[in-house]
Amino acid sequence: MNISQLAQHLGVAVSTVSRVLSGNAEKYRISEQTVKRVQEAAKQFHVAPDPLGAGLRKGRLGMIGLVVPDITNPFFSQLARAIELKLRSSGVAVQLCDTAEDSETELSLLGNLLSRRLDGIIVAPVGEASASFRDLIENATLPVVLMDRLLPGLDLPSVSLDNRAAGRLAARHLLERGHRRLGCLRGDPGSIADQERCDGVRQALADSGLDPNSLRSAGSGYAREDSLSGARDLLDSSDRPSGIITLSGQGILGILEVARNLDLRIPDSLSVVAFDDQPWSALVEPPLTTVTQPVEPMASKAVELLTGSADRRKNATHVFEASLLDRASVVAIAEAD
Amino acid sequence: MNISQLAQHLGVAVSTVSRVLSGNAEKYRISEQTVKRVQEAAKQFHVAPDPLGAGLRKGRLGMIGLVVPDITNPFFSQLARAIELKLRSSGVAVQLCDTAEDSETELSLLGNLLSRRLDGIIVAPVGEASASFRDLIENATLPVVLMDRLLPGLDLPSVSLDNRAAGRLAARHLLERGHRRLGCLRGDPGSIADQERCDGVRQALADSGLDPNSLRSAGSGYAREDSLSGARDLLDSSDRPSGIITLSGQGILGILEVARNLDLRIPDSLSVVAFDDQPWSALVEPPLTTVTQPVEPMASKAVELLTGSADRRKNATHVFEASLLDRASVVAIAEAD
DNA sequence: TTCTCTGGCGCAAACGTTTGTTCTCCCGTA
DNA sequence: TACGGGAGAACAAACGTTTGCGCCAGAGAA
Repeated sequence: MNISQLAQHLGVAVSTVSRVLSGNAEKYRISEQTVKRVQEAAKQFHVAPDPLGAGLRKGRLGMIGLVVPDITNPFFSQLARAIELKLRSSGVAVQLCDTAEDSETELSLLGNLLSRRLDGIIVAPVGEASASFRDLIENATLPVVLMDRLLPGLDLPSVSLDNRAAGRLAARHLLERGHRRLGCLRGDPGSIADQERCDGVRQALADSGLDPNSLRSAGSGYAREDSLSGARDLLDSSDRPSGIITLSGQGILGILEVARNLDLRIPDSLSVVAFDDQPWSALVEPPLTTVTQPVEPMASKAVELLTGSADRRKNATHVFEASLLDRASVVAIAEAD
Repeated sequence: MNISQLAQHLGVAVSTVSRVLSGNAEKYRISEQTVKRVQEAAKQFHVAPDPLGAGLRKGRLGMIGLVVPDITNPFFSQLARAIELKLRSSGVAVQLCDTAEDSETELSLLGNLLSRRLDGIIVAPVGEASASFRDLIENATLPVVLMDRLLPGLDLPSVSLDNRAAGRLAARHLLERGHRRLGCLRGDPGSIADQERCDGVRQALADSGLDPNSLRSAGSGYAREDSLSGARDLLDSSDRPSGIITLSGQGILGILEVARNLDLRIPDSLSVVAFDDQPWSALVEPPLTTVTQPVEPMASKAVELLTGSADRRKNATHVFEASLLDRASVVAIAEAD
């Protein structure tokens, strides 16, 4: 049963039902009596305006697209959850798109989303922005908000972390505890976020009077194998760093596995700072000292930017600050030099 | 630019463009020349049929609803990922709905989804099926597939685990290693899945000639606090079980945290079998012996059931078998009695 | 009585497709 | 010459809303 059938049943015009059900009764001066009659009938027969028809007419569907590289990553699933929750209260649905960290998939997915009549798109890009990606995004006729991994030169509203500061934060934590040989397990060295975090680490080194180029780094990719081979590069060598920073949330898994294989005890033989707090981070042995992002506020800001409740100037980049959870995976060592 | 504008631009009828773009050119005998012309123009101007218009006309939107209790739970996020991937290849999008383990939210969400013109719904229910939930589901005019937690008496296609066998599997693993005092940390004691797993454990006890009622159980809920208080109930007592089974994926977090607080070493002072393998399960100390579900096959079957590529008899319940990953959180103990 | 408001509601167009039906050529055949 | 037929494409209805505008009745004013 749709609203026109309901209208027929009640002997009123479709427009009347529509106005009542969409809450515009007053605006169109529908009498209280009619309003009541329509509402009751609607409840009785479970009638609600079909979003398809409404969307067609109004030009928007009441739905946004959420594009993430990996919904399995706790950071993104938390983000997704918060975003969905926030949007639901405004009657907006969320279409989930998992690009599996693959830029081609991302591209075709985005193309699809843009041709649909969505109200907007929140996208956490895979990494490097190809020319075609840029093209697509820049010519989009619907609002797009970038998340997590920004794209250089793209003037879009976005929320992100102060990645440089986050990298510095992690590095300083190690440096202050006497570590001199630092290593980074990177996620995607092609992505801006990763580069900035790395830069932050280097800057911390420089601030401490050390050579920024002494930073050892490895890893390229978020998959398990990537983390493993990166971790091996870092750990399985004679001049192994004394302190490791994993620049991506997944990285820590590689470090833990390789450290175990090499019989490296954390934190005694190896100090580690992880990225992105996870439910189990505090529960392993040792509890992981972790740089964490304010997920909920970031989600809120993203939907604000999208729905326009925030100021919509171009280049409205909202930067959040990471914080460090000081747990037990970092140990102070005597300065060797 | 939509297809009618494109048609105008090309000097052909809208219908022609529509037929070409939806791949029905042959069926309607459009000349090769016209087909080529339309396709090229469509590519050039980034024109694709608007799903809204198409959906309205065809009566379906090319989208399904996915309702999960908590997308943050790795089990569900893996499921979501697999489902989305599988459906994408058929051009079907996924609308994500996180009920936050709340049945009221679930109900209203489901009401919403059912009134939309979706092609179907995959739902992992929160737990107990209220009367209104039943009502809603049974009168649904679109295909619904149940997942993970079935609902007694609801004759719907569904995929699930052989929960009883899974419980037995876990219990037997402990019993065979000499454990006599078993404990269960339950998820939602109101849900069928949880009850069946528990029953499986009891049955294993009976099979071993032990009193099924000797099973200690605690816990109600998936939130951190729930797991914690349940774990405390179980562990903070004089006749603490020697072997614990966490019946939900989240439960293990509670056990780990409380065990740590109580200075209980796993597995020396406490053996643990966890549910649902997670990326970090093998990387903690000790690596967790875990009962795991075949997530991908379950996801595949769910979309098959929904899209009708599987047989669509009522009551097509597909049951999968859990398997046990034998790692190191269970230790053999001397039989005390 | 006639005119003017105004409260209350219906009319109809428009949104962008899809698809059954119809129309127009043009060619071959009788 | 007339006609049948088939290939190719156009026509138009329908999907379910929303919304600007217009209509009508009754009340108050002139």
